[in-house]
Amino acid sequence: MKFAPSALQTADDSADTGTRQIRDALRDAIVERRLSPGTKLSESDVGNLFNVSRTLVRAALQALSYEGLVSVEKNRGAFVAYPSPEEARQIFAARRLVEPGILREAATRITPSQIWQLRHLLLEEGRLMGERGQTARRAEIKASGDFHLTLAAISGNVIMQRFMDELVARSSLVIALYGQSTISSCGHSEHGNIVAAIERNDLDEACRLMLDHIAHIEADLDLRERRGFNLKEALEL
Amino acid sequence: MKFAPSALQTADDSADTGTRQIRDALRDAIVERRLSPGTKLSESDVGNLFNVSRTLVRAALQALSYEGLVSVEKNRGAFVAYPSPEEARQIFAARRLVEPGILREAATRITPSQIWQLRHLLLEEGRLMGERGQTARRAEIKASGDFHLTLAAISGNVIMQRFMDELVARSSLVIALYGQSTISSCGHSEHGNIVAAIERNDLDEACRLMLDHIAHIEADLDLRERRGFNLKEALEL
DNA sequence: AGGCAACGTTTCGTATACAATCCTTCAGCA
DNA sequence: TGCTGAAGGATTGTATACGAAACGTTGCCT
Repeated sequence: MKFAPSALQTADDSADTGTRQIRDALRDAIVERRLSPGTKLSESDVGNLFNVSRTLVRAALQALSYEGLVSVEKNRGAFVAYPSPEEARQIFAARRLVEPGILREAATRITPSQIWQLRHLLLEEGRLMGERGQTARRAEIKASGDFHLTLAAISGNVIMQRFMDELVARSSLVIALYGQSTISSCGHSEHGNIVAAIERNDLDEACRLMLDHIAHIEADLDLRERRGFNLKEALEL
Repeated sequence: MKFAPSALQTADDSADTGTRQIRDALRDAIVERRLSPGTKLSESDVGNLFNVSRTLVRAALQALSYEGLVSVEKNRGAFVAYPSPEEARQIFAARRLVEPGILREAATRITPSQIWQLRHLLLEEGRLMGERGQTARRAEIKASGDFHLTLAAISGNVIMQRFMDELVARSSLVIALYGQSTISSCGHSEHGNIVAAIERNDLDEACRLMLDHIAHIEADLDLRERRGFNLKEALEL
Protein backbone atom coordinates (compact mmCIF):
# COMPACT_ATOMS: atom_id res chain seq x y z
CA MET A 1 0.00 0.00 0.00
CA LYS A 2 1.38 3.33 -0.94
CA PHE A 3 0.19 6.83 -0.36
CA ALA A 4 -0.11 9.59 -2.86
CA PRO A 5 2.57 12.07 -1.92
CA SER A 6 0.86 14.82 -3.80
CA ALA A 7 -1.05 16.08 -0.84
CA LEU A 8 1.73 18.15 0.57
CA GLN A 9 2.76 20.16 -2.44
CA THR A 10 1.22 23.28 -3.85
CA ALA A 11 -2.51 23.29 -4.31
CA ASP A 12 -2.20 24.17 -7.96
CA ASP A 13 -1.90 20.87 -9.70
CA SER A 14 -0.48 22.27 -12.94
CA ALA A 15 -0.46 18.80 -14.33
CA ASP A 16 0.40 19.15 -17.98
CA THR A 17 2.63 21.99 -18.94
CA GLY A 18 1.09 22.26 -22.38
CA THR A 19 -2.40 22.91 -21.14
CA ARG A 20 -1.13 25.19 -18.41
CA GLN A 21 0.71 27.37 -20.88
CA ILE A 22 -2.35 27.85 -23.03
CA ARG A 23 -4.56 28.42 -20.04
CA ASP A 24 -2.27 31.08 -18.61
CA ALA A 25 -1.85 32.80 -21.94
CA LEU A 26 -5.58 32.95 -22.49
CA ARG A 27 -6.25 34.06 -18.95
CA ASP A 28 -3.74 36.86 -19.17
CA ALA A 29 -5.26 37.95 -22.44
CA ILE A 30 -8.72 37.98 -20.92
CA VAL A 31 -7.76 39.66 -17.68
CA GLU A 32 -5.74 42.31 -19.46
CA ARG A 33 -8.68 42.85 -21.75
CA ARG A 34 -6.92 42.05 -24.96
CA LEU A 35 -9.77 39.64 -25.56
CA SER A 36 -13.19 41.23 -25.35
CA PRO A 37 -16.02 39.50 -23.54
CA GLY A 38 -18.10 37.45 -25.93
CA THR A 39 -15.24 36.68 -28.27
CA LYS A 40 -15.46 33.19 -29.64
CA LEU A 41 -12.55 30.95 -28.82
CA SER A 42 -12.55 28.33 -31.51
CA GLU A 43 -10.68 25.22 -30.53
CA SER A 44 -9.06 24.87 -33.93
CA ASP A 45 -8.05 28.50 -34.12
CA VAL A 46 -6.49 28.55 -30.69
CA GLY A 47 -4.82 25.25 -31.42
CA ASN A 48 -3.28 26.54 -34.61
CA LEU A 49 -2.18 29.65 -32.81
CA PHE A 50 -0.29 27.63 -30.23
CA ASN A 51 0.68 24.85 -32.61
CA VAL A 52 -0.99 22.19 -30.53
CA SER A 53 -3.94 19.96 -31.12
CA ARG A 54 -7.49 20.64 -30.07
CA THR A 55 -7.11 18.25 -27.17
CA LEU A 56 -4.94 20.57 -25.12
CA VAL A 57 -6.92 23.62 -26.09
CA ARG A 58 -10.07 21.92 -24.98
CA ALA A 59 -8.59 21.14 -21.59
CA ALA A 60 -7.46 24.73 -21.19
CA LEU A 61 -10.86 26.08 -22.12
CA GLN A 62 -12.50 23.73 -19.69
CA ALA A 63 -10.21 24.94 -16.95
CA LEU A 64 -10.99 28.56 -17.75
CA SER A 65 -14.66 27.75 -17.76
CA TYR A 66 -14.25 26.43 -14.27
CA GLU A 67 -12.74 29.75 -13.26
CA GLY A 68 -15.64 31.58 -14.81
CA LEU A 69 -13.54 33.35 -17.42
CA VAL A 70 -14.98 31.56 -20.43
CA SER A 71 -18.36 30.05 -20.95
CA VAL A 72 -18.70 26.91 -22.99
CA GLU A 73 -22.00 26.14 -24.64
CA LYS A 74 -22.78 22.65 -25.71
CA ASN A 75 -22.21 22.09 -29.39
CA ARG A 76 -21.57 25.79 -29.86
CA GLY A 77 -18.15 26.43 -28.53
CA ALA A 78 -16.33 28.51 -25.98
CA PHE A 79 -16.60 32.27 -25.57
CA VAL A 80 -14.89 34.78 -23.37
CA ALA A 81 -17.28 35.15 -20.48
CA TYR A 82 -19.84 37.90 -20.70
CA PRO A 83 -20.90 38.38 -17.09
CA SER A 84 -24.43 39.60 -16.55
CA PRO A 85 -25.05 42.55 -14.25
CA GLU A 86 -26.39 40.12 -11.68
CA GLU A 87 -23.21 38.07 -11.93
CA ALA A 88 -21.21 41.26 -11.52
CA ARG A 89 -23.10 42.14 -8.36
CA GLN A 90 -22.50 38.69 -6.96
CA ILE A 91 -18.81 38.88 -7.71
CA PHE A 92 -18.46 42.07 -5.74
CA ALA A 93 -20.72 40.77 -3.00
CA ALA A 94 -18.38 37.82 -2.69
CA ARG A 95 -15.39 40.12 -2.50
CA ARG A 96 -16.99 42.20 0.21
CA LEU A 97 -17.65 38.98 2.04
CA VAL A 98 -14.18 37.49 1.91
CA GLU A 99 -11.66 40.29 1.55
CA PRO A 100 -12.00 41.74 5.05
CA GLY A 101 -11.39 38.30 6.49
CA ILE A 102 -8.41 37.74 4.26
CA LEU A 103 -7.08 41.13 5.19
CA ARG A 104 -7.38 40.39 8.93
CA GLU A 105 -5.59 37.09 8.53
CA ALA A 106 -2.89 38.64 6.39
CA ALA A 107 -2.34 41.49 8.81
CA THR A 108 -1.67 39.15 11.69
CA ARG A 109 0.83 37.11 9.73
CA ILE A 110 2.57 39.78 7.73
CA THR A 111 6.33 40.09 7.95
CA PRO A 112 8.41 43.18 7.36
CA SER A 113 9.67 41.84 4.07
CA GLN A 114 6.11 41.30 2.93
CA ILE A 115 5.21 44.86 3.86
CA TRP A 116 8.11 45.92 1.70
CA GLN A 117 6.73 43.74 -1.07
CA LEU A 118 3.36 45.47 -0.84
CA ARG A 119 4.95 48.90 -0.91
CA HIS A 120 6.97 47.92 -3.91
CA LEU A 121 3.75 46.94 -5.64
CA LEU A 122 2.24 50.31 -4.81
CA LEU A 123 5.23 52.10 -6.24
CA GLU A 124 4.99 50.15 -9.45
CA GLU A 125 1.30 50.85 -9.59
CA GLY A 126 1.85 54.56 -9.16
CA ARG A 127 4.53 54.61 -11.81
CA LEU A 128 2.22 52.92 -14.30
CA MET A 129 -0.54 55.34 -13.49
CA GLY A 130 1.63 58.17 -14.71
CA GLU A 131 2.35 56.61 -18.04
CA ARG A 132 0.20 56.74 -21.11
CA GLY A 133 -0.72 54.10 -23.61
CA GLN A 134 -2.57 50.84 -23.77
CA THR A 135 0.32 48.77 -22.47
CA ALA A 136 0.73 50.86 -19.39
CA ARG A 137 -2.99 50.78 -18.79
CA ARG A 138 -3.03 47.01 -18.97
CA ALA A 139 -0.09 46.71 -16.67
CA GLU A 140 -1.87 49.04 -14.28
CA ILE A 141 -4.95 46.83 -14.27
CA LYS A 142 -2.79 43.84 -13.55
CA ALA A 143 -0.84 45.56 -10.80
CA SER A 144 -4.01 46.76 -9.17
CA GLY A 145 -5.30 43.21 -9.03
CA ASP A 146 -1.96 41.94 -7.82
CA PHE A 147 -2.36 44.03 -4.70
CA HIS A 148 -5.41 42.07 -3.63
CA LEU A 149 -3.82 38.81 -4.72
CA THR A 150 -0.68 39.49 -2.76
CA LEU A 151 -2.74 40.15 0.33
CA ALA A 152 -4.39 36.78 -0.14
CA ALA A 153 -1.00 35.15 -0.57
CA ILE A 154 0.22 36.73 2.64
CA SER A 155 -2.77 35.34 4.49
CA GLY A 156 -1.19 31.95 3.93
CA ASN A 157 -4.42 30.21 3.00
CA VAL A 158 -3.99 28.56 -0.36
CA ILE A 159 -7.70 27.96 -0.75
CA MET A 160 -8.65 31.58 -0.21
CA GLN A 161 -5.80 32.53 -2.49
CA ARG A 162 -7.22 30.49 -5.33
CA PHE A 163 -10.64 31.89 -4.69
CA MET A 164 -9.34 35.43 -4.84
CA ASP A 165 -7.54 34.58 -8.05
CA GLU A 166 -10.88 33.79 -9.55
CA LEU A 167 -12.64 36.81 -8.07
CA VAL A 168 -10.01 39.28 -9.20
CA ALA A 169 -9.92 37.86 -12.70
CA ARG A 170 -13.66 37.99 -13.03
CA SER A 171 -13.71 41.50 -11.61
CA SER A 172 -11.42 42.58 -14.38
CA LEU A 173 -13.89 41.18 -16.86
CA VAL A 174 -16.73 43.03 -15.21
CA ILE A 175 -14.85 46.29 -15.16
CA ALA A 176 -14.02 45.86 -18.82
CA LEU A 177 -17.70 45.45 -19.55
CA TYR A 178 -19.41 47.87 -17.26
CA GLY A 179 -16.75 50.31 -16.08
CA GLN A 180 -17.51 53.86 -17.14
CA SER A 181 -14.90 56.10 -15.60
CA THR A 182 -11.99 56.49 -17.97
CA ILE A 183 -9.67 56.53 -15.02
CA SER A 184 -11.12 53.17 -14.07
CA SER A 185 -9.26 50.57 -12.09
CA CYS A 186 -8.83 50.78 -8.37
CA GLY A 187 -8.08 54.09 -6.80
CA HIS A 188 -4.41 53.84 -6.22
CA SER A 189 -4.34 55.86 -3.03
CA GLU A 190 -6.83 53.54 -1.39
CA HIS A 191 -4.39 50.68 -1.64
CA GLY A 192 -1.79 52.82 0.03
CA ASN A 193 -4.15 53.73 2.83
CA ILE A 194 -4.88 50.10 3.48
CA VAL A 195 -1.19 49.28 3.75
CA ALA A 196 -0.73 52.20 6.09
CA ALA A 197 -3.53 50.95 8.30
CA ILE A 198 -1.96 47.51 8.36
CA GLU A 199 1.34 49.00 9.42
CA ARG A 200 -0.41 50.88 12.21
CA ASN A 201 -1.93 47.54 13.14
CA ASP A 202 -5.34 49.16 12.94
CA LEU A 203 -7.22 46.19 11.58
CA ASP A 204 -10.71 47.61 11.93
CA GLU A 205 -9.73 50.67 9.96
CA ALA A 206 -7.99 48.55 7.35
CA CYS A 207 -11.11 46.47 6.86
CA ARG A 208 -13.26 49.56 6.64
CA LEU A 209 -10.94 50.97 3.99
CA MET A 210 -11.06 47.71 2.10
CA LEU A 211 -14.84 47.69 2.07
CA ASP A 212 -14.92 51.30 0.95
CA HIS A 213 -12.40 50.46 -1.73
CA ILE A 214 -14.52 47.63 -3.11
CA ALA A 215 -17.60 49.82 -2.93
CA HIS A 216 -15.80 52.50 -4.92
CA ILE A 217 -14.90 50.08 -7.65
CA GLU A 218 -18.44 48.83 -7.85
CA ALA A 219 -19.83 52.35 -7.79
CA ASP A 220 -17.93 53.09 -10.98
CA LEU A 221 -19.88 50.43 -12.83
CA ASP A 222 -22.98 50.97 -14.89
CA LEU A 223 -24.83 47.79 -14.18
CA ARG A 224 -28.05 48.53 -15.98
CA GLU A 225 -29.35 45.66 -18.03
CA ARG A 226 -28.11 46.07 -21.51
CA ARG A 227 -30.24 44.32 -23.99
CA GLY A 228 -27.08 42.60 -25.17
CA PHE A 229 -27.72 39.79 -22.74
CA ASN A 230 -27.68 37.70 -25.87
CA LEU A 231 -24.02 37.95 -26.56
CA LYS A 232 -24.37 36.72 -30.07
CA GLU A 233 -26.44 39.73 -30.98
CA ALA A 234 -23.99 42.01 -29.32
CA LEU A 235 -21.18 40.65 -31.39
CA GLU A 236 -22.84 40.58 -34.71
CA LEU A 237 -23.89 44.20 -34.72
CA MET B 1 -38.66 13.60 -2.00
CA LYS B 2 -35.06 14.43 -2.15
CA PHE B 3 -33.14 17.66 -2.23
CA ALA B 4 -29.93 17.77 -4.13
CA PRO B 5 -28.30 21.05 -3.22
CA SER B 6 -25.15 20.16 -5.06
CA ALA B 7 -26.94 19.65 -8.31
CA LEU B 8 -29.36 22.44 -8.25
CA GLN B 9 -29.27 24.77 -11.15
CA THR B 10 -27.61 26.68 -13.86
CA ALA B 11 -24.65 27.81 -11.85
CA ASP B 12 -22.60 24.94 -13.10
CA ASP B 13 -22.46 25.05 -16.85
CA SER B 14 -21.05 21.57 -17.32
CA ALA B 15 -21.81 21.31 -20.96
CA ASP B 16 -21.17 17.67 -21.76
CA THR B 17 -23.52 15.31 -20.07
CA GLY B 18 -21.12 12.43 -20.38
CA THR B 19 -18.36 14.07 -18.44
CA ARG B 20 -20.83 15.46 -15.95
CA GLN B 21 -22.23 12.07 -15.17
CA ILE B 22 -18.83 10.60 -14.47
CA ARG B 23 -17.78 13.60 -12.47
CA ASP B 24 -20.87 13.51 -10.28
CA ALA B 25 -20.63 9.78 -9.75
CA LEU B 26 -17.00 10.02 -8.73
CA ARG B 27 -17.63 13.01 -6.52
CA ASP B 28 -20.45 11.30 -4.69
CA ALA B 29 -18.30 8.24 -4.22
CA ILE B 30 -15.49 10.34 -2.81
CA VAL B 31 -17.62 12.50 -0.57
CA GLU B 32 -19.50 9.53 0.77
CA ARG B 33 -16.22 7.82 1.41
CA ARG B 34 -16.80 4.82 -0.78
CA LEU B 35 -13.48 5.72 -2.36
CA SER B 36 -10.66 6.06 0.13
CA PRO B 37 -8.22 8.94 -0.08
CA GLY B 38 -5.15 7.96 -2.02
CA THR B 39 -6.97 5.49 -4.23
CA LYS B 40 -5.67 5.54 -7.75
CA LEU B 41 -8.22 6.42 -10.37
CA SER B 42 -6.88 4.87 -13.54
CA GLU B 43 -8.31 6.45 -16.65
CA SER B 44 -8.77 3.12 -18.38
CA ASP B 45 -10.40 1.47 -15.39
CA VAL B 46 -12.88 4.25 -14.82
CA GLY B 47 -13.55 4.38 -18.53
CA ASN B 48 -14.32 0.69 -18.70
CA LEU B 49 -16.50 1.03 -15.65
CA PHE B 50 -18.61 3.69 -17.33
CA ASN B 51 -18.25 2.27 -20.83
CA VAL B 52 -16.75 5.43 -22.20
CA SER B 53 -13.35 6.28 -23.56
CA ARG B 54 -10.51 7.78 -21.62
CA THR B 55 -11.24 11.18 -23.09
CA LEU B 56 -14.33 11.78 -21.00
CA VAL B 57 -12.83 10.25 -17.92
CA ARG B 58 -9.87 12.51 -18.27
CA ALA B 59 -12.08 15.56 -18.44
CA ALA B 60 -13.99 14.46 -15.37
CA LEU B 61 -10.82 13.85 -13.41
CA GLN B 62 -9.49 17.22 -14.40
CA ALA B 63 -12.70 18.85 -13.21
CA LEU B 64 -12.49 17.05 -9.89
CA SER B 65 -8.92 18.14 -9.56
CA TYR B 66 -10.07 21.76 -9.81
CA GLU B 67 -12.44 21.09 -6.94
CA GLY B 68 -9.62 19.65 -4.89
CA LEU B 69 -11.17 16.22 -4.61
CA VAL B 70 -8.68 14.53 -6.90
CA SER B 71 -5.02 15.20 -7.33
CA VAL B 72 -3.49 14.50 -10.68
CA GLU B 73 0.24 14.00 -10.95
CA LYS B 74 2.02 14.40 -14.21
CA ASN B 75 2.68 11.09 -15.91
CA ARG B 76 1.51 9.25 -12.84
CA GLY B 77 -2.22 9.50 -12.86
CA ALA B 78 -5.10 10.69 -10.72
CA PHE B 79 -5.70 9.82 -7.08
CA VAL B 80 -8.45 10.56 -4.64
CA ALA B 81 -7.16 13.58 -2.76
CA TYR B 82 -5.32 12.94 0.45
CA PRO B 83 -5.50 16.30 2.21
CA SER B 84 -2.61 17.09 4.47
CA PRO B 85 -3.27 18.34 8.01
CA GLU B 86 -2.23 21.78 6.85
CA GLU B 87 -4.72 21.62 4.01
CA ALA B 88 -7.39 20.53 6.46
CA ARG B 89 -6.66 23.52 8.67
CA GLN B 90 -6.90 25.86 5.72
CA ILE B 91 -10.21 24.37 4.64
CA PHE B 92 -11.74 25.05 8.02
CA ALA B 93 -10.13 28.45 8.22
CA ALA B 94 -11.79 29.27 4.92
CA ARG B 95 -15.13 28.06 6.24
CA ARG B 96 -14.81 30.18 9.35
CA LEU B 97 -14.06 33.07 7.09
CA VAL B 98 -16.99 32.76 4.69
CA GLU B 99 -19.80 30.96 6.46
CA PRO B 100 -20.78 33.77 8.83
CA GLY B 101 -21.09 36.10 5.89
CA ILE B 102 -23.13 33.62 3.93
CA LEU B 103 -25.31 33.06 6.94
CA ARG B 104 -25.97 36.77 7.33
CA GLU B 105 -26.88 37.15 3.70
CA ALA B 106 -29.08 34.07 3.78
CA ALA B 107 -30.87 35.21 6.90
CA THR B 108 -31.88 38.50 5.35
CA ARG B 109 -33.25 36.83 2.23
CA ILE B 110 -34.79 33.71 3.65
CA THR B 111 -38.44 32.97 2.91
CA PRO B 112 -40.85 30.90 5.02
CA SER B 113 -40.75 28.07 2.53
CA GLN B 114 -36.98 28.01 2.73
CA ILE B 115 -37.14 27.84 6.51
CA TRP B 116 -39.41 24.87 6.07
CA GLN B 117 -36.83 23.37 3.74
CA LEU B 118 -34.13 23.76 6.35
CA ARG B 119 -36.29 22.20 9.03
CA HIS B 120 -37.05 19.32 6.73
CA LEU B 121 -33.34 18.78 6.32
CA LEU B 122 -32.88 18.77 10.07
CA LEU B 123 -35.57 16.16 10.49
CA GLU B 124 -33.95 13.94 7.93
CA GLU B 125 -30.62 14.42 9.60
CA GLY B 126 -32.04 13.47 12.96
CA ARG B 127 -33.67 10.40 11.55
CA LEU B 128 -30.39 9.22 10.04
CA MET B 129 -28.60 9.81 13.31
CA GLY B 130 -30.80 7.24 14.95
CA GLU B 131 -30.03 4.56 12.45
CA ARG B 132 -27.07 2.22 12.46
CA GLY B 133 -24.86 1.01 9.68
CA GLN B 134 -22.45 2.38 7.13
CA THR B 135 -25.10 3.55 4.73
CA ALA B 136 -26.88 5.58 7.34
CA ARG B 137 -23.57 7.03 8.43
CA ARG B 138 -22.75 8.12 4.91
CA ALA B 139 -26.17 9.61 4.41
CA GLU B 140 -25.77 11.46 7.68
CA ILE B 141 -22.47 12.99 6.57
CA LYS B 142 -24.10 14.04 3.35
CA ALA B 143 -27.15 15.50 5.03
CA SER B 144 -25.00 17.39 7.47
CA GLY B 145 -23.15 18.96 4.55
CA ASP B 146 -26.37 19.70 2.78
CA PHE B 147 -27.38 21.97 5.61
CA HIS B 148 -24.48 24.28 4.95
CA LEU B 149 -24.98 24.02 1.20
CA THR B 150 -28.64 24.92 1.46
CA LEU B 151 -27.76 27.96 3.48
CA ALA B 152 -25.41 29.03 0.73
CA ALA B 153 -28.12 28.45 -1.86
CA ILE B 154 -30.51 30.61 0.13
CA SER B 155 -27.97 33.41 0.22
CA GLY B 156 -28.58 33.72 -3.50
CA ASN B 157 -24.95 34.19 -4.42
CA VAL B 158 -24.06 31.58 -7.00
CA ILE B 159 -20.36 32.20 -6.60
CA MET B 160 -20.34 31.65 -2.88
CA GLN B 161 -22.53 28.66 -3.44
CA ARG B 162 -19.99 27.03 -5.70
CA PHE B 163 -17.25 27.85 -3.26
CA MET B 164 -19.18 26.24 -0.42
CA ASP B 165 -19.76 23.21 -2.61
CA GLU B 166 -16.03 22.79 -2.80
CA LEU B 167 -15.42 23.48 0.87
CA VAL B 168 -18.09 21.08 2.09
CA ALA B 169 -16.90 18.32 -0.20
CA ARG B 170 -13.32 18.72 0.90
CA SER B 171 -14.42 18.87 4.52
CA SER B 172 -16.06 15.50 4.10
CA LEU B 173 -12.77 14.16 2.86
CA VAL B 174 -10.94 15.63 5.82
CA ILE B 175 -13.43 14.29 8.33
CA ALA B 176 -13.21 10.89 6.75
CA LEU B 177 -9.44 10.99 7.12
CA TYR B 178 -8.88 12.64 10.46
CA GLY B 179 -12.18 12.42 12.35
CA GLN B 180 -11.79 10.45 15.55
CA SER B 181 -15.04 10.62 17.44
CA THR B 182 -17.20 7.68 16.48
CA ILE B 183 -20.21 9.95 16.67
CA SER B 184 -18.40 12.19 14.23
CA SER B 185 -20.10 14.51 11.81
CA CYS B 186 -21.63 17.79 12.83
CA GLY B 187 -23.46 17.99 16.06
CA HIS B 188 -27.00 17.81 14.89
CA SER B 189 -28.44 20.05 17.56
CA GLU B 190 -26.12 22.85 16.54
CA HIS B 191 -27.74 23.03 13.15
CA GLY B 192 -31.11 23.29 14.83
CA ASN B 193 -29.91 26.08 17.09
CA ILE B 194 -28.69 28.03 14.11
CA VAL B 195 -32.03 27.74 12.37
CA ALA B 196 -33.74 28.83 15.56
CA ALA B 197 -31.51 31.88 15.80
CA ILE B 198 -32.31 32.73 12.20
CA GLU B 199 -36.01 32.49 12.91
CA ARG B 200 -35.58 34.82 15.90
CA ASN B 201 -33.75 37.11 13.52
CA ASP B 202 -30.83 37.12 15.90
CA LEU B 203 -28.05 37.27 13.35
CA ASP B 204 -25.20 37.88 15.73
CA GLU B 205 -26.14 34.84 17.75
CA ALA B 206 -26.58 32.77 14.60
CA CYS B 207 -23.09 33.69 13.43
CA ARG B 208 -21.65 32.91 16.83
CA LEU B 209 -23.33 29.52 16.76
CA MET B 210 -22.01 28.88 13.29
CA LEU B 211 -18.45 29.67 14.31
CA ASP B 212 -18.78 27.44 17.36
CA HIS B 213 -20.19 24.75 15.17
CA ILE B 214 -17.27 24.84 12.77
CA ALA B 215 -14.87 24.92 15.68
CA HIS B 216 -16.50 21.82 17.11
CA ILE B 217 -16.13 19.93 13.89
CA GLU B 218 -12.49 20.88 13.67
CA ALA B 219 -11.91 20.04 17.31
CA ASP B 220 -12.99 16.49 16.60
CA LEU B 221 -10.12 16.02 14.17
CA ASP B 222 -6.76 14.52 14.96
CA LEU B 223 -4.55 16.62 12.76
CA ARG B 224 -1.18 15.37 13.91
CA GLU B 225 1.23 14.65 11.13
CA ARG B 226 1.16 11.00 10.46
CA ARG B 227 4.02 10.20 8.22
CA GLY B 228 2.60 7.19 6.51
CA PHE B 229 4.68 7.58 3.44
CA ASN B 230 7.90 6.63 5.08
CA LEU B 231 6.88 3.04 4.85
CA LYS B 232 10.37 1.72 5.47
CA GLU B 233 10.13 2.81 9.08
CA ALA B 234 6.70 1.32 9.35
CA LEU B 235 7.91 -2.01 8.10
CA GLU B 236 11.02 -2.22 10.23
CA LEU B 237 9.12 -2.11 13.47
C1' DA C 1 -39.60 40.22 -53.04
C1' DG C 2 -39.75 37.58 -48.97
C1' DG C 3 -39.88 33.43 -46.38
C1' DC C 4 -38.90 28.62 -45.91
C1' DA C 5 -36.49 24.47 -46.62
C1' DA C 6 -32.79 21.60 -47.92
C1' DC C 7 -27.95 21.28 -48.45
C1' DG C 8 -23.02 22.03 -47.56
C1' DT C 9 -19.61 23.72 -44.46
C1' DT C 10 -17.79 24.42 -40.21
C1' DT C 11 -17.17 23.26 -35.43
C1' DC C 12 -17.79 20.48 -31.60
C1' DG C 13 -18.10 15.60 -29.14
C1' DT C 14 -16.08 11.29 -28.62
C1' DA C 15 -13.21 7.46 -29.73
C1' DT C 16 -9.03 5.58 -31.09
C1' DA C 17 -4.07 5.44 -32.22
C1' DC C 18 0.59 6.50 -31.36
C1' DA C 19 4.45 8.43 -28.50
C1' DA C 20 6.55 9.35 -24.07
C1' DT C 21 7.11 8.34 -19.37
C1' DC C 22 7.22 5.62 -15.36
C1' DC C 23 7.10 1.39 -12.63
C1' DT C 24 8.19 -3.41 -12.19
C1' DT C 25 10.90 -7.19 -12.70
C1' DC C 26 14.56 -9.93 -13.59
C1' DA C 27 19.21 -10.80 -14.82
C1' DG C 28 24.06 -9.91 -13.95
C1' DC C 29 27.78 -8.80 -11.00
C1' DA C 30 30.47 -7.53 -6.86
C1' DT D 1 23.25 -12.08 -0.68
C1' DG D 2 22.49 -7.49 -1.95
C1' DC D 3 22.75 -3.98 -5.30
C1' DT D 4 22.72 -1.97 -9.95
C1' DG D 5 20.80 -1.63 -14.47
C1' DA D 6 18.29 -2.62 -18.42
C1' DA D 7 14.26 -4.56 -20.71
C1' DG D 8 9.36 -5.16 -20.62
C1' DG D 9 4.76 -3.89 -19.48
C1' DA D 10 1.50 -0.63 -18.12
C1' DT D 11 -0.24 4.03 -17.92
C1' DT D 12 -0.46 8.64 -19.13
C1' DG D 13 0.22 12.64 -22.79
C1' DT D 14 -0.94 14.20 -27.22
C1' DA D 15 -2.56 13.95 -31.82
C1' DT D 16 -5.67 12.52 -35.25
C1' DA D 17 -9.99 10.58 -37.14
C1' DC D 18 -14.75 10.11 -37.57
C1' DG D 19 -19.64 11.02 -36.39
C1' DA D 20 -23.09 14.59 -34.94
C1' DA D 21 -24.97 18.91 -34.29
C1' DA D 22 -25.33 23.77 -35.60
C1' DC D 23 -24.81 27.65 -38.66
C1' DG D 24 -24.80 29.90 -43.19
C1' DT D 25 -26.11 29.75 -47.89
C1' DT D 26 -28.54 28.88 -51.83
C1' DG D 27 -32.45 27.97 -54.37
C1' DC D 28 -37.28 27.19 -54.72
C1' DC D 29 -41.94 28.24 -53.84
C1' DT D 30 -45.63 31.49 -52.66
